[in-house]
Amino acid sequence: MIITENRIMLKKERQAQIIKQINLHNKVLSSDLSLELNVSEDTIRRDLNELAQENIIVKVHGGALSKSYNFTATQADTYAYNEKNIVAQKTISLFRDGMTVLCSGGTTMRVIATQLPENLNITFFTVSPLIALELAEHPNAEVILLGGKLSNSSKISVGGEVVSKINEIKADFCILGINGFDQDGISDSDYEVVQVKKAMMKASKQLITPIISEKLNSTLRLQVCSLDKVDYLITELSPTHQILESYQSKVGYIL
Amino acid sequence: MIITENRIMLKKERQAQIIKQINLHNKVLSSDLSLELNVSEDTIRRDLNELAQENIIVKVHGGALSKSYNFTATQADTYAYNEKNIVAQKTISLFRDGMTVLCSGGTTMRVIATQLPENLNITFFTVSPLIALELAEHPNAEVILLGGKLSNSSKISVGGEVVSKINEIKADFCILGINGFDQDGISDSDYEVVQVKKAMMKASKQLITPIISEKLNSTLRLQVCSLDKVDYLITELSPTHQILESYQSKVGYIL
DNA sequence: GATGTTTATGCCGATTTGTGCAATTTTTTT
DNA sequence: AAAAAAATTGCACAAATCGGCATAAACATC
Repeated sequence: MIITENRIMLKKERQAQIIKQINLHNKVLSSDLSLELNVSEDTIRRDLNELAQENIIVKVHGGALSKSYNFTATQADTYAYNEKNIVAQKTISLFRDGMTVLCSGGTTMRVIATQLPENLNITFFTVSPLIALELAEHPNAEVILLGGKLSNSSKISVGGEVVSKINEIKADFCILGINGFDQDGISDSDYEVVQVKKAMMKASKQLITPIISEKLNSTLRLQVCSLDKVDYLITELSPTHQILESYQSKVGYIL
Repeated sequence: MIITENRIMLKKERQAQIIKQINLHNKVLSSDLSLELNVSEDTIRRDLNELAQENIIVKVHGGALSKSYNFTATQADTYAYNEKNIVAQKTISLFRDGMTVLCSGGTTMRVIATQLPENLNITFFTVSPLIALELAEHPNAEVILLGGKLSNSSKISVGGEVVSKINEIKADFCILGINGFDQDGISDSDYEVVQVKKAMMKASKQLITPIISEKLNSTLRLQVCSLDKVDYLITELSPTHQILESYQSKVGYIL
């Protein structure tokens, strides 16, 4: 590849180049990009991580793949399946007949949906078409899908319509799929998704955040809420585990 | 142009290749893969173990087998895929940039969604979460999901909310997944689904009914509309085919 | 314009991951 | 039971990643 003799390349510009390469070849190696774009592999790796965080590409060891290499998507579904399964079981233990639950998307939520016991009689509101479909398999669950513009990155309904619809709901639990979680609270990378999550929290009596420990202590650009809004922090670890210690006093309960 | 000849293959990429091979032949030998992908048999074996762990394939002595249900199958699996593919292509030929299309669910609609050319710039409204997800893969398609109670049988949004939401829309095309179709028109078996379909028709300038010929001349309990409401009847057959003759004078166009 | 803060980048050492090789054990075939 | 093939295990080595740190440019504030 012949490089256009740019002395200075802006970060955004470089990332655009990367995306172009990925769309073209379906894959890129960090080493190649480093050479082509005249920056260190570290920088490339940081770029790839950012793009992956924004759901634009899929980062793998040594480079990145285009998302349409959709094999990785299915794989991500099962990624850390055991951990997510434990989280799901703990979450389900909070459910009671007759409850109303408002939930977002995410793979952990998906595991919850599939693990849901048949006899449970719950009304679910969700902004995620995928979760809605999973839940619809359950004979005793009533599923209400909250519609709106579908966010390309997160695959959930976003926009004013959804938010105002959510405001009409009064749910027992809000279950949020978490992307960023640290001492400062819950964070996310997409503005519209944040608006929806905020509305969901407000519409619910209690907030449940199921999350695998691996994702703890990660921060994204936009804040969703602070820790004191979290009623249940659910991980696959024992509640007394050392990693969770710093959260003990800040959230309602740890399961 | 200088091609970066890919002598280096990413792990995930290789595993994707393996999956492709398995889906193609239903089985693979470690030795073959080793040769084909230029890595040691050890590596192949490790790959196969990982994929088996993730429940994507079944590992056996000497190689691996496909699981009966794998994701690529979800697509080609669709009953009468070839016929539906032809129907999909014909339907897509009606689409133009800037159009607004209102669509229901069904496997034929799903094939349309996956076949949609990338450059097409269309706004889709849909009551089907599954179709919404498929369409969301398209970079240039805006997808608006119409929410509501999820019908257990048909997996589309139903109920008063959806209907009144649909009434606010003005679309160019309405594409209906068809269950019953005969000389008396379109019919269906679920009352709530019929309400939604009626609203969808009313909200659109033109009605398209993509349907494989096999389903022609079938009747269900509830009538959705008569044939004169149908603007385009699209089947996999030639428009002049004998089976379609009796519909010639009753619908707008036959494609 | 001086000063502090944020952002982008590169560098380095410690760690993890991916791969191949060889020795050993298990399974299959004969 | 012997031989062949495949799988497992442990190890070594290289590549990739992570985390911290340093630097410099860009930006903000006084």
